[in-house]
Amino acid sequence: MTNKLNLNNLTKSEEDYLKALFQLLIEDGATKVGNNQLAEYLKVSPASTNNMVKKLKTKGYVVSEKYGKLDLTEEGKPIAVRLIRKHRLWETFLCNYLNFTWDEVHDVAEQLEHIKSQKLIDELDRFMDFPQKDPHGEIIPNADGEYFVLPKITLSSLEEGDTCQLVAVNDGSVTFLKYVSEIGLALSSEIKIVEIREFDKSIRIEFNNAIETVTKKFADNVFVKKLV
Amino acid sequence: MTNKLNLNNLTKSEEDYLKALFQLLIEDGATKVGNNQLAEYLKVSPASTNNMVKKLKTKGYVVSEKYGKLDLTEEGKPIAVRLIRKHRLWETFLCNYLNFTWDEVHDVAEQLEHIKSQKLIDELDRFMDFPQKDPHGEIIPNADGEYFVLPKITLSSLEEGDTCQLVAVNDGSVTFLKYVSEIGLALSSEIKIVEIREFDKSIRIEFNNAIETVTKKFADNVFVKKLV
DNA sequence: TTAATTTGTTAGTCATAGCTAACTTTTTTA
DNA sequence: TAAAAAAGTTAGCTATGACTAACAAATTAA
Repeated sequence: MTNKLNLNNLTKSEEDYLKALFQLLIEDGATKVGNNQLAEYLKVSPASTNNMVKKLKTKGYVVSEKYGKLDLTEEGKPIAVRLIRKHRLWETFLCNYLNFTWDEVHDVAEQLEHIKSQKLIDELDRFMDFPQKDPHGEIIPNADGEYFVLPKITLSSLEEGDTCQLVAVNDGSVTFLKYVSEIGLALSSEIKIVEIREFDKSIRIEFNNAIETVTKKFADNVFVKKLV
Repeated sequence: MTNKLNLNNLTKSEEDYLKALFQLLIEDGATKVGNNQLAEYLKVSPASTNNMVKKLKTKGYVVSEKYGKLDLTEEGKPIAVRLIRKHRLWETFLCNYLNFTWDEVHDVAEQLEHIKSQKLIDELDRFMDFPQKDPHGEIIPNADGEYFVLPKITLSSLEEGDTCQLVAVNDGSVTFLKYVSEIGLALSSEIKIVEIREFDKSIRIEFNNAIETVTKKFADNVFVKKLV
């Protein structure tokens, strides 16, 4: 059983595609992921995606049948998980040690996650005393590549009268993250659903002894744990 | 006086060439730097260098006449200095916080210096409380881009009986750095020139109450401050 | 079940940045 | 100072990874 030493001779682009596919497959809970979907996610043309998928297939990281859906192989998955681990460790470092705010970390972490050095990431992990979650509340995969997905209950899925605790937010958009912190929400904030307006599905929520109205779109990007 | 905001829209390669040219021009004290010299330094072909130099000239960072020597413009220099600043700050971070040794930092810092984020480097500097020197003893350019070159007196330039203090080492080679630390030399080590052997210019030096013989090649890469 | 729409694929182009081989200019040295 | 060597340049090739335009297959809707 020659556990092949991962040389990680992948380009930045190849890494980006593998990570994106993983996130669509696993994180967003999609049952099937197609070429165009991946293209849209990465904001490149379907032709570019098709090209790269072809390459990743010959390298043994991706499988798909012609005109069929995409999947990661057992070799492809750990590469994606390691990238997510690196991304989240860097985000944690930036927030906790370098005074970055929620909305500032993502772009820099996107660059830092491609730095190739096993020692760098192991030592960074140790330096921060092995954090479990990143600043957005997402679980950081450990050095063994174990990956846990938080059950993603969105704020929008709750009903009037429910109470919940904020466990994570979608980190894709800077304007969203700014908005979240500006209204005073933070990880672990306790939120009560006061009212859901039938007309436009907007939600009146109570937290920090104040009431705020948010849209359904907003609530779709806020992940919570329901309190009993 | 519109101090043009530096967008730093340069590729990794462009940055590498500018930094390399700067180091040949300023640090190694070369009066003239030619195309092939730059190529050799960067370990690429003269044709590649010629090509890139052409590009950097149209961008206004490099000047040269056809078949003439290369020079950096006033726009090109600060870009190189900023890269050196980033490189040295990262090296310092890796050594002082992440348990990296002298010889391990260089390759990772080469990657990290290309991360584009002004805030990242400013905050890293602040986090480490504005260090003045990197782990190899080289002065770190400050945020204003002020660049001081240590007067580079090599160990090989001294004479028998002279005493000196190690202030810096050439960080280009891993085997050299390993060698330096293995024999027990470190920054600020006090070294006495016991004897210079005429035959092969090898030098017997005394430090830490022990005597060691080193070659001229070794002594060429050790920078010292002469003690009176 | 055919037609329209969406999704996926292919071919061909572009920019970056490397390379070799051939050539020109400059510098060195005999 | 003329020949040899070194340094610099150009042309043309390669790979990566974008792109558009045209086309094929699969899916959805009429």
